[in-house]
Amino acid sequence: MTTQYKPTEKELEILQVLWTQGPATVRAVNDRLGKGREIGYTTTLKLMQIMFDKGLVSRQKEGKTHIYSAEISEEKTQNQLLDRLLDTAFKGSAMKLVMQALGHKKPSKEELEEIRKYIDQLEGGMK
Amino acid sequence: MTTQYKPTEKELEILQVLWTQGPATVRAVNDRLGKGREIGYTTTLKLMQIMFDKGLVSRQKEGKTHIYSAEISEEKTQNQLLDRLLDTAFKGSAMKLVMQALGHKKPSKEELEEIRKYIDQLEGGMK
DNA sequence: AGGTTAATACGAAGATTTTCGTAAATGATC
DNA sequence: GATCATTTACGAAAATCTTCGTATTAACCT
Repeated sequence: MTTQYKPTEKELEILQVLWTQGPATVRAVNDRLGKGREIGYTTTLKLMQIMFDKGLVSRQKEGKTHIYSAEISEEKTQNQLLDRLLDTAFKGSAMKLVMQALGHKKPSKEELEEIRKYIDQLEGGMK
Repeated sequence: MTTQYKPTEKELEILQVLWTQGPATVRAVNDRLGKGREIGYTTTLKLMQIMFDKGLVSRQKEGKTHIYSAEISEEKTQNQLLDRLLDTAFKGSAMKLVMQALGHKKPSKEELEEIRKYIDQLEGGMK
């Protein structure tokens, strides 16, 4: 397992778009990003070029434009950021993090039920 | 609820020390930080001065030194970072985050039990 | 009081991340 | 093939974060 690169804030935003939309052009990504605050086209372009150099995304020429695809998986990245948050802010206590997430975000009864099932499953596999 | 300031990486490390040790001098914090890699005293000093300017910590003169205390609570900060992670990486799905944390970090049976109890409690309060 | 030691204040360099302007390249259109 | 619109490439400024060197200040000790 290679030591994975840690995306910056903006890089993560771009990855989000690519994960949800699938492969996309710079133009498409930029449009999607600009929902909150406007951001220059060349800014997004530059970011995506850097991400390409870093191997975070791949790209494929289509006519005169490039189609970019995420090269790191959403789940892996989530896990990595989770680990990071755990280390830096929760002193490694996954339980504390889970409890705070549950308490703070108020999941629905159905969601709680699903989590309960998941816990059952985890316990089942450990006795 | 005030829009809370987002601590940087190093600031968070310093807050960690203050949260676990309680109020401390720059020297003490720096010693504690230097467990992994050495870091210059004046570096830590500068960071803590900046944090003071930002209101992240308070300080009190004791002889010729300053005693610094965390001014933002550990729990609030954790929650804020959690929210942030949720938004930026988990698209707001607290459940997904919880499930990944549980699956990935392999809590003990006792911890799972505790979480289960907590879920019971949450469900109890919502019917 | 003078000298020593340790802390603070200040400024600035270095590193990283984010932003964008300008120029060059590439297709599309007439 | 000249023009136009859009994209890419490149470089560099702006912003933020991290680091530390140097000077100043403050207590302490003979």
